Amino acid sequence: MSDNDLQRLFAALLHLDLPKSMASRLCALGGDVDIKCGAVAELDDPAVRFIVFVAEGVAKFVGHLGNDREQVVAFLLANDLTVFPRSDAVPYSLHGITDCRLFAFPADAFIRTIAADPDLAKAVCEHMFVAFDQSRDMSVLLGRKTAQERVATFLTSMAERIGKQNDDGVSLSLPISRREIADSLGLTIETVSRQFTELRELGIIDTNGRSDVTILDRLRIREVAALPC
Amino acid sequence: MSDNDLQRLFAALLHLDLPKSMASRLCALGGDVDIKCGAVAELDDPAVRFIVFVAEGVAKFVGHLGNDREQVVAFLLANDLTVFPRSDAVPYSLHGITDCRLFAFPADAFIRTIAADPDLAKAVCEHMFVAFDQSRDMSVLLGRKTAQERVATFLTSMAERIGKQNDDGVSLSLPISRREIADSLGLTIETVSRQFTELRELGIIDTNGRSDVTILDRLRIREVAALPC
DNA sequence: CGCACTCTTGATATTTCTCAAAATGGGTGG
DNA sequence: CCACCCATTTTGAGAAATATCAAGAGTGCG
Repeated sequence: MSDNDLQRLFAALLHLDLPKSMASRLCALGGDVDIKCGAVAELDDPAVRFIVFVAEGVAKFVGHLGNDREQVVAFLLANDLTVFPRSDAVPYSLHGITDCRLFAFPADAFIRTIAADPDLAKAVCEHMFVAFDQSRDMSVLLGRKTAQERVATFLTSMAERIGKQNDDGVSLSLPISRREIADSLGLTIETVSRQFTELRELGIIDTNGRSDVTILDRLRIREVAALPC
Repeated sequence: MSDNDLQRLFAALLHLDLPKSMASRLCALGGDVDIKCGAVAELDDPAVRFIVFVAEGVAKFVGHLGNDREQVVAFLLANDLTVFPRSDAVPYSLHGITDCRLFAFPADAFIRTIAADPDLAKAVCEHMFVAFDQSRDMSVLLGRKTAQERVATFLTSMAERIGKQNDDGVSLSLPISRREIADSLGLTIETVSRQFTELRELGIIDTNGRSDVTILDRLRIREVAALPC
């Protein structure tokens, strides 16, 4: 990883000019992590928490319960910043959904380093707070929403992240499979599939092939998702 | 809030001596929040994220979905530090479970201020990361665990936080009701109650009155909770 | 000591899961 | 460019888990 790479990344992620000196100090800490599609990332030290930046591609954090029970706790898209979970209760791993390029900094050293620049510290924390809030929203979804609400919420949130406005509505090309959707929503693939079908029959979405979805009715999908309108 | 109060709080929470100058700068930002048992906290500005410290008592963050659907996303006990959630997707509120005393700092200004002291920044971030990890663990619980696993996980985690070792095992006096437990585990009070009964019949716990629980078999409750042993 | 509220227990309803099979999509090679 | 093939997705029927509704029991406070 070069200082320039990092400066470009931070500019894209945080809308912030990283001073040269800070860039090189961070580079000294940082680890490039390249993950191939379908592979598991090997973070150097599983006992250390990492701050993860996504430069390219799509990845996921997965918690494991045994008996093939998996829960996706976050999808990471390009220009995301988040914290890789560390817990004595659940083992987590980081998987590439597509080939992807990440930067992982040991949290302790990273925080210590960026503290020298309050603007940078604020921008990084802001992103961590957003990720934290998403996790709380996920708890509400998983604890209290119905299958239909979960799928509608998922589509709404993906539309906000990667959707493109066009004539019919908002179109998105899902980079993730039904299994991964199910694993993130606490459902089975069959239930996810049935909910896609139902949303299509209700005229709220349209689908094309496995991954293309168009949200035809932005208001109604929010309603069905139990989101504030 | 006096500088001394804050210094005492930070010593207890973060095991860290807060310099006088930092204490008074933080005091200038900070808001005492006193919540009566059963009341809802009025945080000044609902559009601002807050860093919350618990000095005394027990509180909860609740996410609201309408139709009386509520999800408790965190219980706050004395000496906890966490981030009050802000989200466009779910409205959250902060409730006193007992009378309690909190300090709430606007996150932006707080981060900016503590950045001046890298040790302090690291300690605060460490606590935020722990809270974040708990939220991720909660997603795994809510997404993939059975009712029995959820209740066993809840009891294990409360035992770690407020349990007292004695001859029979680990005893705890739950400061929270079955309804609140249910609201945090994504279950109904009836299901929670049935799981308490079953754990008692299995000889894993003993109960006394509404709130006293003794964990008789630490290993077996972790097994039943699907926690690593 | 009694009353209000919480908790527990039981019977039934509903949702989602599981298991099984058919359909579809998208990539490959002829 | 088309046909084939494998993996993914969809659909269906039945099973399991938890929710709901309804009583009854207990706790602890005034």
